[in-house]
Amino acid sequence: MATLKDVARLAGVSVKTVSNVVNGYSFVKPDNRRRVEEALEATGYRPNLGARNLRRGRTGFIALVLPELSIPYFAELAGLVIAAAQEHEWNVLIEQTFGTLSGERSALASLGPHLVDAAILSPEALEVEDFQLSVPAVILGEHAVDVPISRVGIDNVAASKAAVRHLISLGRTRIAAIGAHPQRGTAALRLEGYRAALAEADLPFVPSLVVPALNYHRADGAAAMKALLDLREPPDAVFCFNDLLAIGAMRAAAERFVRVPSDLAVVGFDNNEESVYSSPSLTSIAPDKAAIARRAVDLLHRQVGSGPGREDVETPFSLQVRESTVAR
Amino acid sequence: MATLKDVARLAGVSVKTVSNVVNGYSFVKPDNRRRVEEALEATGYRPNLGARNLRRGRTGFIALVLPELSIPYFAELAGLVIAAAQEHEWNVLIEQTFGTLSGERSALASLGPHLVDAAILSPEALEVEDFQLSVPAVILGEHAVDVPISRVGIDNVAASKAAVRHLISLGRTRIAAIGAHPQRGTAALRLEGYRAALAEADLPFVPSLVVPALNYHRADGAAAMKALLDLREPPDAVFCFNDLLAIGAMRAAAERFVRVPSDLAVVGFDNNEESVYSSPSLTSIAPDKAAIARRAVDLLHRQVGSGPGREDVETPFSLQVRESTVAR
DNA sequence: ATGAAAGCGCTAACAA
DNA sequence: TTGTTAGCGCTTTCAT
Repeated sequence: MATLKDVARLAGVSVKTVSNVVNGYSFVKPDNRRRVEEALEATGYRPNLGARNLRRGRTGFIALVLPELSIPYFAELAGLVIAAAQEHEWNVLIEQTFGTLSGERSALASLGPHLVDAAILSPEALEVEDFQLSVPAVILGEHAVDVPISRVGIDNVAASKAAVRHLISLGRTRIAAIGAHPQRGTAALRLEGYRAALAEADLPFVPSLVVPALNYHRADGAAAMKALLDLREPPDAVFCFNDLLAIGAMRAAAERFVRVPSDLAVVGFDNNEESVYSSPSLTSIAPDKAAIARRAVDLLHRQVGSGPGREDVETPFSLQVRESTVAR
Repeated sequence: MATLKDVARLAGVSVKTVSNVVNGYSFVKPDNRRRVEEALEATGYRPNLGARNLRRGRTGFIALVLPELSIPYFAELAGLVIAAAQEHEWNVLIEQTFGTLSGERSALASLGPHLVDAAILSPEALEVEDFQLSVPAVILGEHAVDVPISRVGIDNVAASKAAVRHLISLGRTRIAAIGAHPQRGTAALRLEGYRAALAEADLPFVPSLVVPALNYHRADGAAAMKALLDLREPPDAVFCFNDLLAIGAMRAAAERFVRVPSDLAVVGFDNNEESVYSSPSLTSIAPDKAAIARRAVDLLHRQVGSGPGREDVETPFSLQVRESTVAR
């Protein structure tokens, strides 16, 4: 692999001149510039990023810390973050935590300033004392504990309220919720929105209709739904805290011959691509994922260099109404 | 951030000794070791990976080049590759190509030996002359053109044959195929398996029952299925070259009130998690993705240092029979 | 406008 | 066993 020195020797100039050309600096004598460019071409020179970054004191990477890529929401988000990072010449390093405290801690621990310039976090279990980051960071979605770190995401309370209001507008009165979780900040907020919408419509809050979920996978949604259907008075609607839970819930309903939406209306959260093609298709809260990714990366880019500084960005969402609440 | 020198000064030893301790080399006098370890602890020293790798001539990264993370198969695979890479102290850099030739070319171009130690590729459009890689690489799945690069994947012909044989064993005789593609190597092989299974059962090969798909998204499967249902003699079964196409096909069938599996049996390929929870659940070829990820990473690890060398690894697969072919 | 040389933090010869 | 030192490839003063 050709180095700057090789190119310099071939062009008959100093490394400085070559470096100037490569980086588009200052004025290089046209004659030298031409010679250098020819040498660059001839050697197929490619800068050694490691060396450059060592010198510049930056790494050229940002970390994206998330539970798992096999969860569609995070996979879609990761794709968008990679695209957004590219615009700032950043490469993205993905770390999976599997939503465990130890996984999240070890991901954070590996985030030395030597490895990444900044980090995007989707924590689920971290505690306040864990947030001693050595690089600028931004949290996606809310977190249970209040930490002095920037945040990008939608208004979870408002979004959940919109989802439940929609169910109420359909005339449903026994509306269940799946996905309560003691640790997760977003779960608490979504529950809050759920309760607010019920209160607003003078519907009673029935604790037995709120089912917790330790994980937010399809299997958890199915299990929760089965429990709800076993109730003496089963719900006529259910608000699931993510689409995966909703997909699982619909599956469980189908297995019990409960019809969606006539017997049971279902709303999800995340608007996964999968939900557009399920049968029935799933009504869901659709956060603007592209906006989340772009704003998070931009925010980080601004923060690198200018020090920490907390900033909260609210991104838009919409309610996508589909067959799981309104038959076609 | 503390450097080796800082630690050395604090411990009253040379950087070499500290380096030795950090890297677990040779014998360090117990007394010194203790002092160094205390200093390490006190300073919170973390090695600068960039500098270390610059010196060692490696980068600590491998690239994973794939079409897009929003495709569940690649998202699941990426998660497994990240996990496997961790065992070799590799970080994974994901590059999305969106399946285009230009996207794949620019991804390869950015793969200087300075950036990554090796690469895992899932190419779809690359041509033979593009494979002038400067680092060890392995291709996941087959590729249309024959290149001297290692390969890890299942036997696509055998897998497709198994899928179609299953449909034949159900008594289906007009079996369609969705996903033919002029460029993709895997598409050609899956088509080959499809034809072989038909021939084996003395079923005619009907060209109009083979529908191409430019992309392998759900929408493409739906469009293809609609075309098939418009045929004068529609199929009684369909083999889709991936699960996404199959999900789209089932959706299109449902919209036309065609019942799965009674009117139409459907088989997919990839065994996405999504397919277990769809209604009806989807019969699918299940490649052992964890094995693919692990073998690919291991192979690369062996190849780094020992030079190129081509090696083909065949990983196992199975057929998961579900409701889309056998009603419960 | 260009060259010489220092140095980013680390590892590895080579000495001691 | 430990210290000294060169150098990985690059950028950047500081001269010229």
